[in-house]
Amino acid sequence: MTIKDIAESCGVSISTVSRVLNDHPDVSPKVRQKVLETARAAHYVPNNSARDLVRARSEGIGLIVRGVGNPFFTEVIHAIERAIDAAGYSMALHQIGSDDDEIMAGATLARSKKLKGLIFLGGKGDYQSSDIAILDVPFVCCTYTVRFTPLPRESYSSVAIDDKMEGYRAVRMLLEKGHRKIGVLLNSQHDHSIGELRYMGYCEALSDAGLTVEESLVEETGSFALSDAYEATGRLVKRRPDLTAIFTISDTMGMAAIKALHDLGRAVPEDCSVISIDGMDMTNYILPPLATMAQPQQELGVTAVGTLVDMIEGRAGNRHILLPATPRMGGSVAPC
Amino acid sequence: MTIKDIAESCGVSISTVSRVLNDHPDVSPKVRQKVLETARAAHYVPNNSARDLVRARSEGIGLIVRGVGNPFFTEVIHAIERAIDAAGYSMALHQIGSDDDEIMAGATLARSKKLKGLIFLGGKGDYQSSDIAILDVPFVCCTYTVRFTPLPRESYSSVAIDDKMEGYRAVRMLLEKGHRKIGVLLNSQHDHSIGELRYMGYCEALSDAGLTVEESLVEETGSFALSDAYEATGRLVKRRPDLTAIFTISDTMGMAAIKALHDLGRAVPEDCSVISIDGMDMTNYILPPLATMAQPQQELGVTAVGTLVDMIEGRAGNRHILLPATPRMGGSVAPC
DNA sequence: TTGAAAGCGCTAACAT
DNA sequence: ATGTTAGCGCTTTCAA
Repeated sequence: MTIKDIAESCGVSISTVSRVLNDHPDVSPKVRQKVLETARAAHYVPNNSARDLVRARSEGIGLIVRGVGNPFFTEVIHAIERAIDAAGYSMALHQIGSDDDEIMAGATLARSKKLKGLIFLGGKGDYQSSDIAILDVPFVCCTYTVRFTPLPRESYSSVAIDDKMEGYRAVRMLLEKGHRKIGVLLNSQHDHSIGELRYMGYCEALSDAGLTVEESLVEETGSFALSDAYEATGRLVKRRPDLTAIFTISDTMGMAAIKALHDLGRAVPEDCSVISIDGMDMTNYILPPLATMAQPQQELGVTAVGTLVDMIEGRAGNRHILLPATPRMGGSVAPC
Repeated sequence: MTIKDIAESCGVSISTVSRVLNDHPDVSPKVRQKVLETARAAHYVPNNSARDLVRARSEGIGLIVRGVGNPFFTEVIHAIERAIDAAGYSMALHQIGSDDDEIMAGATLARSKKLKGLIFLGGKGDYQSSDIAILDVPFVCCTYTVRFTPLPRESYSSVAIDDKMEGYRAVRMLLEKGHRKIGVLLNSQHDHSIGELRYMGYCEALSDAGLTVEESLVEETGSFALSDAYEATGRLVKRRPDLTAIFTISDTMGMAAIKALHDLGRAVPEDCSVISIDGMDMTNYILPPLATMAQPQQELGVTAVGTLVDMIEGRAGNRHILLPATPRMGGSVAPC
């Protein structure tokens, strides 16, 4: 069923049908009514591919998210959606799998839907200049590992927290509570992910406090799965039963660590403190509530959209914005 | 940059370029090579709208998910994706907001991308026959509230747990532990959502045990937000300090309830038991671990895809499949 | 092995 | 107020 069928069935031209369906003026009420009725009765459904193909340019902004079900992003996505709406644009959300190439996905989406700009949420920005050359619309990387990219800073925008510094601050808080044997849980030391940056903060905080980073205090989980973090905590504690605190590079790992410590007979925070980075709402509801550096999820989204819209509307060029996290203390952290 | 530009730049026709880009045979190595190089150098990105418009029919299956960031769906989505791949199809994931019309979204997606079938994940199926008439491909509703739809059962397929029965079983477990004053936390009693079905199970379990459903033991949260469940628990306990157990219709509510009970000075499970339905992996890692009726997330996804593929390939018609949940006991439930 | 040509379904000038 | 027409970028016959 196409507009052509409806046109024939109504005895009008396809342009009239198109006008009705797009709420254009200059159609007589009678014809409008009839077309609408016919379309409904015939179960007409528009073909967006045809629409997108012919429309000059949309008012759309694409949001490329790596991986379904990273609960941390939920809030950011909502903020982005609201901000995009408020700015008078519409959002096209596109999820990609862990194997997919986000630049290619973004480029294809932008081209197919004639988008005005792109926001990349999450992921590692390990790209070359030649990779991003296929993007012909402005884009901003939100909560991206941007430190490791070989890209010139003026070739893209970014909005995120200062992962290294927040890692530093988190560990600093443990140090201030008197902890000296501080373990760290991270997905990987060398994957150029956000975890690596936060780990760098850990190292620097220890170093600034006159401590050396002991390899036996560092444990890799290999993933962000709760089960892997749980097991990694077990290995860590077994190897270093003397540790008094653990810094985990994400809230989910923090949760798993608390559970693992409990199962190993160590109360949190009495026997061992735990602190992380993220500030997911959920971790307010566990026992004890997780101490963490809370990312400004709303603001990250709003700022990403603001930055992008400024670029789209020619008010600004590429910018790199670092937003501060807010310490959420108590709960899983106690003095040594 | 279109294939036309590449064609001109290479001195060949657009059909040759199309052939190269689609890995068709019958193109001389030289031309193929040249086209590929030119395309790369010119940052050519295909326009999927144009592709979809002209292609006869894809091998795609659409997955319509209501709401980003329902963590429960993550596992199901992964299972669905794997199953779709295994069946030789490709998945087109489409997220919709809470206000959007999922039938319309599905119909548009199916039409625009010429999909072979659709899976609807989550949501309420409050539709009329006239609504689903616009869907011209087979579809299956996965983890849907299917009980309230006025649709004839032979007009659609579904795969889910038996929400009412699992609610019954959960409450039954509390009864068997000697609990008699059992509160219930649900989003709404009359929204025709899954919560209402599970609540019906609660009512029937009490009734079968010779108890009456006391209104003061029923508390609505109004949403699935943790904060709302937390506050609702506060109201419930304040009104009925004599209750010894709470049945929550979702794991997230169960989490919030445990935290609220703790903050109110009631230990779980010593002073009050909590049981829910869902079985999210996360709730294995809270303290105490949440007792729950665990949905078979993998199997739900696999079965949904299997059912749909059977329909697509003409091996079967519409079917309704109910999968059993698995009790996960201990943790937050103790004898009265 | 390659090219010309016919659309896919729709929107948007441009006519009338 | 309505119709005619020219594409949007691409795939796919059909010819050569």
